Amino acid sequence: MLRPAIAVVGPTAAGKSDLSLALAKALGGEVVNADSMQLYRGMDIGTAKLTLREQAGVPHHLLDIWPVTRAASVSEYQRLARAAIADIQHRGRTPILVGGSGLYVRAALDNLQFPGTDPELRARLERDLAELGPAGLHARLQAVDPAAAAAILPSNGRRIVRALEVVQLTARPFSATLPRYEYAVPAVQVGIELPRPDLDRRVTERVNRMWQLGLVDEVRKLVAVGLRDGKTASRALAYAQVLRFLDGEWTEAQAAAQTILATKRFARRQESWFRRDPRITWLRGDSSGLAAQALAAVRAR
RNA sequence: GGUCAGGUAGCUCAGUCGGUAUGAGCGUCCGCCUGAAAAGCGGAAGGUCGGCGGUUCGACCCCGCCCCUGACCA
Repeated sequence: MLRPAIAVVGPTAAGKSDLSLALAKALGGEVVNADSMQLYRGMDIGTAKLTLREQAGVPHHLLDIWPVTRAASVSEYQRLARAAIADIQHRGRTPILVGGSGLYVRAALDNLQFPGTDPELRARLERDLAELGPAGLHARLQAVDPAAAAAILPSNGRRIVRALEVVQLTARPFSATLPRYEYAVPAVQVGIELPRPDLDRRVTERVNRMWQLGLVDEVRKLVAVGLRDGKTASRALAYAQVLRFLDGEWTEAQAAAQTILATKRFARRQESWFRRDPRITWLRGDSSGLAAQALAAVRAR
């Protein structure tokens, strides 16, 4: 019988990686990355990716699989993550999904089905967006898919474009609300939480450490292999800010300060994303028995 | 000690020719999120307008004194 998957979720810098290693060792597990930016090759320091050494012999999957020039795709990730999870399970081991990208976690575990995409159609719609503005496109959406239009704010150009793309591609309405929380892949989710001030301190420390470890050099190397052309990677936290420093728009100190700010903001968004999921068992990240508590939560299932 | 500038939301600052502050950006809090998601979008809370007096029907805005900050002069 296959072992259910375990997921370790929560905001950035809360200690997900450490907990995942402890769980992997205790359960004979293998880690599957659910961090959208750690998918990218060469984005190491700025994503706080574990080094091979830090992985301590625990197999890790879905790290370094995409070049920075490639735009991310949740759908593609879903395929890969499910395959990795199934493979681990069939080898009699426990998959441990770890990451702070909420949509990616749900794509891996839940009943999400992504309608297709069409680069040309997308490009055309994006041109229209630039021309007409989000409100203009929203009016169009209103005509072809009133339900989606009602659920998507007229100011959110990005979602309007995707909704129109799906409607035109599939001739069916775009479901603009997330589906129920239903596992497609049986799983137990453990969330790590910390009081805001503590989390903020950890974020600050982490970002400062990134700079000490040579983040700026890492970004320079990635620029050489096309980081600026990467639709997703160039917008990653820390990377985007360092690029602005390299462009002379910000001083290095400003870039660091902005990275800290943006990362805190991101952590809030992660919290509000994961908070909604009633299936998550929340554990305090600063309790000494965190790993033991997590194991207990997992075994209770 | 003197002159000038300034003291308005947690921060940086608009503004009011006297009529209950449409305040802005950032921060904070909250929410949304189906192929870029470390992205994208929205909502809310927050001010006795430095203090005390005075003028006025009415003062954040005018007058006086005081306190604080900065620059300059001695």
